[in-house]
Amino acid sequence: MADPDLMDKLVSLTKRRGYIFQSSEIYGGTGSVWDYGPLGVELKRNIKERWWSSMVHERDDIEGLDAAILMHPRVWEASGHVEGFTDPLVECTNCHRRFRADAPEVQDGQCPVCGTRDAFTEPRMFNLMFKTFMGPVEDSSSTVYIRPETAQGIYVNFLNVQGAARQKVPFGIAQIGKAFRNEITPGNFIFRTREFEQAEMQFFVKPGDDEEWFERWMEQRMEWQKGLGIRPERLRFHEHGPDELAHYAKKAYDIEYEFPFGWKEFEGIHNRTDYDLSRHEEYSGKRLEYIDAPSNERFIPYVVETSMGVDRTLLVVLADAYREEEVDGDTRVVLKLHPEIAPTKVAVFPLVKKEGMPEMAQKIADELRGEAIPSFYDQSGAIGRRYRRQDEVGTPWCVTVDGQSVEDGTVTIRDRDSLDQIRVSTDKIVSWVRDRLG
RNA sequence: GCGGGAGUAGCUCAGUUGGCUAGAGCAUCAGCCUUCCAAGCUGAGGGUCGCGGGUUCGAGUCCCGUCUCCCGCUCCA
Repeated sequence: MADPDLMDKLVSLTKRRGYIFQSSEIYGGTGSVWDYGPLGVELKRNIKERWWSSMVHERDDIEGLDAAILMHPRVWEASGHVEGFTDPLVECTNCHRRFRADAPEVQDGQCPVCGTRDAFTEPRMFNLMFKTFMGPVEDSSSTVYIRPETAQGIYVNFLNVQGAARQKVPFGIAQIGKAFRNEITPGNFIFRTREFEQAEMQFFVKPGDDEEWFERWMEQRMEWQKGLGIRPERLRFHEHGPDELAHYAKKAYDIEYEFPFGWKEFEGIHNRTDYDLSRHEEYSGKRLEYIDAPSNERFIPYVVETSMGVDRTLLVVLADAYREEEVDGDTRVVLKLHPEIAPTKVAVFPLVKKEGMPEMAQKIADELRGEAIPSFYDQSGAIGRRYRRQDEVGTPWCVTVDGQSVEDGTVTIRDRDSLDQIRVSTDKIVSWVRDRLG
């Protein structure tokens, strides 16, 4: 790996500059939960809005949905989570390894690793789903789960959305929302957390068309990720082998990024077949068939799912954007964020604090904000220092007002990546920026 | 949850065998200097040393508990 300390540097930078804070820090922190600060929330929103636009606004065959986090408990029986998310585990008191209580060696009483006999603890249940209570009485009959994935909210609304939006198969439903899992081993900063956000799209197709659509969505998702400006050589597909496939999946590809801690997935494309809809039909007793209009053909659609970890994508974007570069013998830290997702688009500076420069720069910053272009004014410190501050948070452009500006109404725009400076008339700044934001 | 390591300022750390009002660099703020790529000058703010208890004349330093983070392990739908 290029820089094994990169994660530490990211944790430090993102805290110092207001991207990411540990949750409840003043109380000692809460395990593996993170808060997004002023810049972090902007970056995250920009990623989500870009995704939503490409999925929902730019297509006529995908509808949006925002389903509730709390659902009927039977949903999670149908989905397989109640069964599959609960593992009885025992631990060998000699070598401290953990094993499934139903493994054959464990049943025989011998530890598969160190060979010690009869040294297991009592089985303990590990449930990866958070539970809470619906209603004021803490009674087992009112136990509900906090969703461990967002997909089920889409499946149970499949016919609602299809009918209301008058969609025909093939079509998709997109949703962005939080999910919660009691991970045994969270870690790597925001990579694996117990509360996380998913952006996923379930695409319903006629059985038989699923493989073709799977290929299309694989390609579409990889292109989209590259469109975030991520270096292509750090992206790859990983196909799940037979032993890796989830219980619902016929085929699964991960999009992986080469993190400082290795190649890891941050988005999955899954062929979930008709598993989920069939199970909900079975458990709810309601027909979830789709009836094709002219032919009157009935079938339960197959589902091709694209499921992106929003927090993981944000980590990919930050890790990929982080650079340390030599500039005139000094090192600068720069986040080379794609301008469209950068939290601040433009920083405006007076070259020095006199001769009307601060007033003019303030006015330009106000104008940009008036155009809903997130902008930042700074007059503190030498000009070079202010450039470096903006480099560190990934601001693509800095506008500097100098003596000439006051006289002829032109300013310089400095580019974060090339360090080029060009002279632009003040009344052209907004259109200049807009042209580059796409 | 188990084993190991670690928690001192926003960040990175120093704090001698327990002993002055707990320090440094960077960062931040105010002012000065700067007419385009930071680390010049002056000054300021900021820490109940993760939290709680104990031993002691005295605890950042020793003991116990607890929380959090890091590395392994188990699990990752």
